[in-house]
Amino acid sequence: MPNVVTRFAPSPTGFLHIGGARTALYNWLFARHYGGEFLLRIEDTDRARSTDAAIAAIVSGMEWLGLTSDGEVTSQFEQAPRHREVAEHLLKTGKAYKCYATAEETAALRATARENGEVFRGDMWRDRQPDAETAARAYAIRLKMPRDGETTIKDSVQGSVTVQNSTLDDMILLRSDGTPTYMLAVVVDDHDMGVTHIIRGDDHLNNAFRQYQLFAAMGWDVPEFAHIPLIHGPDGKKLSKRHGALGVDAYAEMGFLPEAMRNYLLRLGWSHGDDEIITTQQAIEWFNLENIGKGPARFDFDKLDNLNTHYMRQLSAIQLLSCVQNDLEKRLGVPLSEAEKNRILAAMPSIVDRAKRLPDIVDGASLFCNIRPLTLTEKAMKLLEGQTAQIADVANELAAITDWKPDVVKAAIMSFAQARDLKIGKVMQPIRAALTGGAPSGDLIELLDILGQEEAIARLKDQAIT
RNA sequence: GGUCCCUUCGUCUAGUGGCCUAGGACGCUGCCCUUUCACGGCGGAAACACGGGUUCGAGUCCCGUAGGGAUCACCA
Repeated sequence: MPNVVTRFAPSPTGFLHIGGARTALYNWLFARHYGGEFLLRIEDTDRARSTDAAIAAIVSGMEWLGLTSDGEVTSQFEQAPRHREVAEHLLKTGKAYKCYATAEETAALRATARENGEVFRGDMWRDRQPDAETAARAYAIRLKMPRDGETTIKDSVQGSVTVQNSTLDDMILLRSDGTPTYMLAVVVDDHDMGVTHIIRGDDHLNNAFRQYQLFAAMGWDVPEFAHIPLIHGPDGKKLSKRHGALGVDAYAEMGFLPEAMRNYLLRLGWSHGDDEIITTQQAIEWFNLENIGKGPARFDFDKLDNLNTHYMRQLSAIQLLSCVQNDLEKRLGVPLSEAEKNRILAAMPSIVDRAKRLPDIVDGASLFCNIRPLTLTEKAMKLLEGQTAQIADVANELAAITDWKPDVVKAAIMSFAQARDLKIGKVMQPIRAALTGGAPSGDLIELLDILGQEEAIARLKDQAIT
């Protein structure tokens, strides 16, 4: 396939939501697969609703996901003169015409058309000449849609879809204030930017027919379309702001790794046989439009969590620490000491083993910081009930150790239990409770070892006193 | 309401007329491992929306029904 060009064209009216992120990912993957270009165009023709904050959120969201665009980020608004030029050209060649209808007039006609179950085509000025008075009024420019025949678009996802031309309206190209509409702008920009494949949300499928006719009116090649189904919420309802639609930044904050998000989004609505864990390299190699599902898919946090645990375990202790260091220090209120860092690094394998999201790692790592006195969970309190004397004895026993090594510590605890004829669990559980306060943790001997003699005994004594 | 699209376990999906007694993954669940919590290992329950065709044979093709979705702006 020769020079593939794809684009992601969000309107900057809010954050980069999950559906947009997936659309961007698919465009990016498709372009990378063919060694083509992936462009980012901001559709900011609606001046009232577009904000710089939204643009920044979109760009940073894509950055987080690792979806780098080629070339400059373009603004659709800045192309307005060119859009106008195309509208004027269409007017000159008779492919478009001036419409003098007022907003009220149009709305009324639309309402009655719908009441009667008829198609509203907005064509009240299609074959009418204005008198001198109306000719002086502001006018919009509408495309003269073909009335006969049908339009078929060959969609890579939806297949071949046909619509009767009689159901297409004479859409407005240029508003009466002279600004271009989205319908005009997308088509002109996609053509000017050399876009070969338009991969976008299903919600644009109906627009595709109208845009097709605009391409045709200009005599331009029509790009290939691929309309991907929308993502729904866990309840099957459309993902809207009321329904818990979140920006990708929110997922970052929840502690998901971008690679997990990418893998999840990729598999949500696309498949490659039974493959679940797919590296970005493989994704680029395997991605195609044919294997995109046609039905809307539901968002599922459990599966995202599962992928996230997988990708977290792929990271080294050092990488994981750097992922959580900021949050951890924020919680502690002080920077991490070298000793604390080393303890966390040593404990990381067992910390990541019981973590689903980054905050779980913060929890696990904080155990290895100087956080005395610990606050106990209810369960830990129960385990320590009436054990203060025993804990004190254990603390003394351990304090006597001169060579703090796992084997030695273990032997000390074993003999402590034996001497008192206690089951090993009866000794270890209270110790664990005193050391962790009840937080999930791994092997107890390892915990003692990493904590170090001083800190471990201090924590035990904290519980022995009360 | 008009137009268009979709329909396999709870969820994401494999499946392109015989390999399907429908496979995988997440979740759920039983057992094992075990000093907590996890991890891990081995099992289990769980789906072709419904009704008609076509065919020797249908999850796979056709029609209808039901359900879901998208869209119908001088928004994008």
